Amino acid sequence: MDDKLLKPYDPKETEKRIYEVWEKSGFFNPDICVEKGVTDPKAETFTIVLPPPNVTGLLHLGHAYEYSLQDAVIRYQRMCGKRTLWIPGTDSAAIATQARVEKNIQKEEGKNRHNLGRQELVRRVSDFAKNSEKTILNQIHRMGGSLDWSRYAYTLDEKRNLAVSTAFKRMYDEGLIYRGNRIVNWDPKGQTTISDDEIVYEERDTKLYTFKYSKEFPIMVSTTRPETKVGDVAVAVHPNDERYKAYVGREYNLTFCDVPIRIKIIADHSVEKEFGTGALGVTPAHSQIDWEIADRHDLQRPQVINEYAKMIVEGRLSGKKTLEACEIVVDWLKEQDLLEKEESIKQNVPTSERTGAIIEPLPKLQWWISVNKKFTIQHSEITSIKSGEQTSLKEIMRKSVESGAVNMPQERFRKIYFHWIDNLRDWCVSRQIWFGHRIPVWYRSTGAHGKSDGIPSDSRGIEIFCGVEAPEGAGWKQEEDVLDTWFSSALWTFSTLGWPKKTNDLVTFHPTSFMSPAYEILPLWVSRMILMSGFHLGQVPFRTVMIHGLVRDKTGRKFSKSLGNGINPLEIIEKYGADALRMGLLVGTAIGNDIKFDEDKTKGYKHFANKLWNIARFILENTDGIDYAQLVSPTQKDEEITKQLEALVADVTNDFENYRLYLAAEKIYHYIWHEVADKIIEESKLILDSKNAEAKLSCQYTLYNLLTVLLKILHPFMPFVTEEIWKFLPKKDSDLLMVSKWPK
RNA sequence: GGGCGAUUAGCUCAGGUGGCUAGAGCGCGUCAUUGACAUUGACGAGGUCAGAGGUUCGAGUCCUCUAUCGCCCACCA
Repeated sequence: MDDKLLKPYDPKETEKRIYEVWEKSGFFNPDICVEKGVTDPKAETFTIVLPPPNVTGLLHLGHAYEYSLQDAVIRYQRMCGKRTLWIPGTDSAAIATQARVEKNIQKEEGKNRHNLGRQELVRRVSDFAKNSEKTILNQIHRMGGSLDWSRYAYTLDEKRNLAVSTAFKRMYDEGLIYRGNRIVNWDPKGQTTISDDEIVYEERDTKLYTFKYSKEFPIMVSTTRPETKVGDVAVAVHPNDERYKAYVGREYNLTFCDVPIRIKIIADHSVEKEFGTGALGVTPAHSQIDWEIADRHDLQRPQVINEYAKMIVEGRLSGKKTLEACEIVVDWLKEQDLLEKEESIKQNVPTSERTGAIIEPLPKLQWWISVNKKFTIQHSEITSIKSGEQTSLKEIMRKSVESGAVNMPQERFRKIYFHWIDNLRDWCVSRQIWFGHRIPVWYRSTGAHGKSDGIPSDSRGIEIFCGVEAPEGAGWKQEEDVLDTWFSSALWTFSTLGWPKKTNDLVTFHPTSFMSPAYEILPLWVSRMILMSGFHLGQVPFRTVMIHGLVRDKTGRKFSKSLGNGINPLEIIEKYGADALRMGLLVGTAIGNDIKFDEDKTKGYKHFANKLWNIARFILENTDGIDYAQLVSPTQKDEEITKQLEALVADVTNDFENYRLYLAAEKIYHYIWHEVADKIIEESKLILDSKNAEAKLSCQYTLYNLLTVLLKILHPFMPFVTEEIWKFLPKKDSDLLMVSKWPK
């Protein structure tokens, strides 16, 4: 009997050491498993690609939960004999990381990014990212993640860069990526475009003004932003609105607050008769909906507000900030006796998630991915999409899930997914920041260098080149913008496997098997992986996706920096051990629901680790030196125990196959504590002390078998303590528990 | 405006295809204790499963409606 077993279990002393043993064994890498003969070379594969955490700081308990879940699945599959690969990685998170570093620099040095210049800023952000990466990787190690570190990937490393440029070029060549002047969400503080998903709406009190453009104008309109009205080109009414029918088609030239404008009265179905006056002042350049109306009616789109949220018109508004301009316009309306009504209303104001600035919709020349454009898919393995068929990116996203090619078992998330797809507009992928993948496009003006063959040019006489490498020849300038961080994230399941090269890994491990992201990023990420994988490989990115919930604090609040309620998983691991943390997060938390983190619960599982430790001590003490080669006929009672155990294994296996880990973990826990410890071991004491040699031997065999099986089925949840106990077993089917065979 | 989820013991939550005499952990009460385990054991109290209707031999579970709380999407000019 090892002395170590005589003391209480100490996770602190054990966990780091065990992790090193695992890493050294090489068994996190499926190739080595095959090489060393623990896995059949022809075995089925099972792949998970880690949702890469942002290198913006520390991991929190949400990550800990996500990784516990995935590690349990991976460990189970590995023990079942599959060729199991879990790929680690991190995400540069372009905008989030840059914003973070810019804020620090502003605070500490009082400088902004333009003071530093592009090169210096990118260097600073990269340094920060490197640092953060180190911390994060250490955290993942401590949680026990059985990831193949030899395949580690970072969204901004060389291989992923190649993947990004290649993906961009292929989509550009297919006409699915285009450059277009369209209305975008402009963040005047961050000086960049942001996506719809990066907007948060805040309810604020505001005023709704009802007015006429001029004395002779026949219709009143309402607005919360009078200053934008100098950009109006039309008034839209509902086609069936009897009040205004007579005016439709008329045009008026007038001067509004010193600005000459021309207003046409048009009929459009998007206007609600019941709202306000039933007439809508159309400002195409500064409102998404108005932009679309302008599309339908072929209207002008004069821009009146610039990137700094200042007015760019002549007269009294010239150069004024929008807020100031608003007051000036209202004063002018009053002066001219054009203001009919002024009422207080609540309004949802769009603000930037990162900077808090009010979003200014502006027309900008940006890069877009067309989600509706038809193209011919050369090669498709996706159910319900045939090779050579006409399809669109949106259709790929919809059909992949609809057909079950991507299995999304949770009905409620399927609904959310489809709803999102149906309302999807073209995806703006360019960002006016510096940290990230620079768009692989170069420009030069045709005037200076004449026309080159085969290179398209736009209407303003500028040649455009898109390619993985910079073009030959002089005078080319690369696009300043970088890509939306989700562009590279969307390639993640295959860029991590070496694409665009046709690597062995890509052929062997893609499509991946399982993905388990938080519901927050279902549209943001899951759908876009399906899009990219579908277009570039004709495959789905993963076979099953299980959406999980958020970990919240004890009172149900989200963890956030501003609330200061964040918990570093390492703190919890220090106190209770990684095994306990994993159980505390997994047990009894139905997948998809939010979790309130309870430290007491975790403490309970630290006790449980010790309980198991003591059970092992008892069994090993009482089975010391027995001959396992001997044939034993079990007593009826022991037969029953074995049967019960087999039933548990079958039950737990079934739960694993259906990703009901929270049930499996709880069942094992309950069985070990309240059956094995409280009943089986208590009752065995009499037999072990008795003179009945046969019954005693049967009991010893049964207890020993019980221990080995329980260690195995608990291992995916509590890998450290089980592996440590395994070390002390005299007879086992494998030196390391992590690659032992899952019991039947 | 549209959608989703939650509502089960004092607290935090499970409850796979309807079979439940409704469970767990923590907390609480009584007792035990040099025993593998003082990180322990035994026993116990505590619930009209949010409410109302319906389907069914049978409903915590399926359907309809209502209430309260939470979240998401859209953005109304």
